[in-house]
Amino acid sequence: MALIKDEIEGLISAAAEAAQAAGDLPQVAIPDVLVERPQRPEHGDYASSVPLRLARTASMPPLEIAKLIAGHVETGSTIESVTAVPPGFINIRLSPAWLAAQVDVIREVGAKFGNLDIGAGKKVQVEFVSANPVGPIHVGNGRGLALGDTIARVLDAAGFEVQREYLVNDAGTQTETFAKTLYARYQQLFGRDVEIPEGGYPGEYMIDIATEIKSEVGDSLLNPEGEDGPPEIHDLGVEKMMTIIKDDLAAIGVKYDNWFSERSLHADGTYEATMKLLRERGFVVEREGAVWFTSSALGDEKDNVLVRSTGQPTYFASDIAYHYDKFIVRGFDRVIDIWGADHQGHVPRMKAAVNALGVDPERLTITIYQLVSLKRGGEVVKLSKRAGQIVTLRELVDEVGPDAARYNFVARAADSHMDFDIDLAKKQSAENPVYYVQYAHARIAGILSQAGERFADYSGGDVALLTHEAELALIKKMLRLPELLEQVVDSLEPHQLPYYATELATSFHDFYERCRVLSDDEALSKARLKLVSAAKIVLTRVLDLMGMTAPERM
RNA sequence: GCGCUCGUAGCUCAGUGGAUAGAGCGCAGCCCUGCGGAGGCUGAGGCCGUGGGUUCGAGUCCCACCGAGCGCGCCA
Repeated sequence: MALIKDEIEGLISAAAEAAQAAGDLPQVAIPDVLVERPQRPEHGDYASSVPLRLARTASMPPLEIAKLIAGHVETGSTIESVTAVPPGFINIRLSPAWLAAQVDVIREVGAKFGNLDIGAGKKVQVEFVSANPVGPIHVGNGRGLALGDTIARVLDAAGFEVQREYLVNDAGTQTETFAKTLYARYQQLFGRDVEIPEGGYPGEYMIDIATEIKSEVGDSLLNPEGEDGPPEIHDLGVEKMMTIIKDDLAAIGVKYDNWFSERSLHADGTYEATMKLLRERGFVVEREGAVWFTSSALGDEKDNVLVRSTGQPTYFASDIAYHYDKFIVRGFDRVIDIWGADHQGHVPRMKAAVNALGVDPERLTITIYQLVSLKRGGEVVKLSKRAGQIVTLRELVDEVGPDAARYNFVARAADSHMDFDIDLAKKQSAENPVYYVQYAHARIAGILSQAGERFADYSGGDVALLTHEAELALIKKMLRLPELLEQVVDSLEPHQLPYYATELATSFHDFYERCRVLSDDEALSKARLKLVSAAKIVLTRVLDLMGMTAPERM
C-alpha cells in the first residue's frame, strides 16, 4: 500500500521544483526530501527541513524558502494545511476527514494491515541462534531468538519470501566433547568409576540423556572399560539434545523452516566444491602444514586456517561451505546471520569469504547482538554452559511466560548491552508494558462483545463522525505501522516495535477515557465501534509481529 | 596493546543531523453513583561519560581521553 509519508515527500519535492520553474527559487540542486514526524503536535503531523538545508546553496533566508515551497504544495483531500514556520520548517497537517476515512480502509485491509511490497518476493534467509547441540537453550540465546524471529516476521510482512534456519553444528569438536561427557555419564550408570572429561559438560541434563539412552538401548553401547565410546553415542546424544532444543524453542513460540546439518556439507560434496572454488579463485595457500584462507587480501586483519595440520577442517571452513550453500546452491538473494557479540571477530573473515566466493558481500548481513548479563538479586550471574551454571530459556519462559520473555528481549536494541534482571522480570510481571499493551486489546474485546448485544451490525457506521482529538490521534498512530515496518526492514532493528505497541496502547487508553463508545447516540456508537475494531486489528498485528498473543480477556 | 559495541532521569531503556531530549518501572499527589482501574491525569527527577572538532543546527557525525562488555586460537 502507498504510504502517506511518501506521498507528502513527493508533494514537497514537486512543490520545490514548481517554485524553481516559476522563478521563485534559484536553479540549485534540491536535496532528497525526507519528512519527519515532529515531536510536538503543534508542529503538525509531518515536517520537512528542506528549506534549512537549501538556504546556503540558494543563498536565501530559510523561512522565505519555506514560504515559497509551501505556497506551491498541491493540497488534495489528504492535506489540511501546509505552513512555513521559523526557522524554516514546512509543517503539514493531515485532513481530519481523510484520517477518519482511514478507519474504513484499515477495516477493509484487515489482518494484512501494515503489509508492504518492498520485498517483491525476493528470497531471504534469516539464520539465528544455531546454538551447538551440547546443552539446552539458555537465556542469552533468547535475545537472538526474539531478534531473528521478529526480523523474519517483519520481512515476511514486507513481501519477502522468508526462511528461518537453524544450523545444527553436528560435526565439530564441541559435540565430540559432548559425546565424551555423555559416554562418561552413561558408563557411570553402569557403576563404572569414570569422570567427565576436562572441559566437558557437567550439567544435570547430561545424566538425564544418559539415563534415557540406557533405558532405550540398555548396555549395548558399552565398550570395554578404558576404551572410548562408540560413534552411536555421539549421534544419539546430538539427536536427543536437538529434541530438547526444539522443545525449548517451541516453548517461546519460534518455528524454524529448516534445520541444516553441518555434517551434510561434508557428506554431499558441498565442502569439497567450496574448497575447490576458493582454490581456483586463488585465495588458498598452504603454510606451516595447514591450509589457509588469505582473508587479509580481502580486508581482514589476518589469514585464517581452513584445514588444520591434522587434516581436520576448521569450523570456519565449514562455515564458508555453509554460505556457499546458502548463496550458490540454494540461491538466496539475501542472507541475514544473527550472531552474539562473542562471534564479532568472525564477521570480517566471513564477509571476506563470501566475497572470495564471488558473491557480493552486500547480500550478506551479519547482525551482532551484545551479550546478555543475567542479574539475580542484584548479582551478576555468569552465563556459561561449561560451568554448568546455565539459566535456561525454559526456566525464564516458565516464570514470566513466552509473551513477556519475547517482549523484553526484542525491546532492546541489538547494540545495547543488556542486563536481564530475572527477579525484576518476575516481580514486575503484573506491571509490565507487556500487559499494558495486551490489556488494551482485552479492553477492546470487552467493548466489542458488549456491543454485540445492542449493535449487532455496526458496518453502516459513518466514520465521518470521528472528529474528536483523541479519535484522530488514535487513527494517526495506527497509520504509523506501515511506516514503522518500512523502517525496520531498512534497519533490521525490530526494537522499535515494542515501543510502537506501547504508544498505540496509550493512544487507545486515552481515547477510551475521553470518548464513550457505547452510548445513547447510536450513530456515534457505530462509528466508534468501527474505530475500536480497527484498533483491534492494528494491535493484534503489532503483537503478532513480535510473536505475541492478543488475549481477548486477561 | 589492537579491534568491535556501549555510556541519556534513582533503575531498565528509546531517541531516521532539526524546533522545549522521551517511555516504562520506582517516588509524591489526584481521578471510579456510565463500555474491564492490569486504566487516566499532574508533579519531582537530566552539565545526554569528559574534552575538542565538523555544521545554520550535534544526544545523534569525526578525533582524543575515561569507564564497561566482547573479541584478538590449527576452539566454535
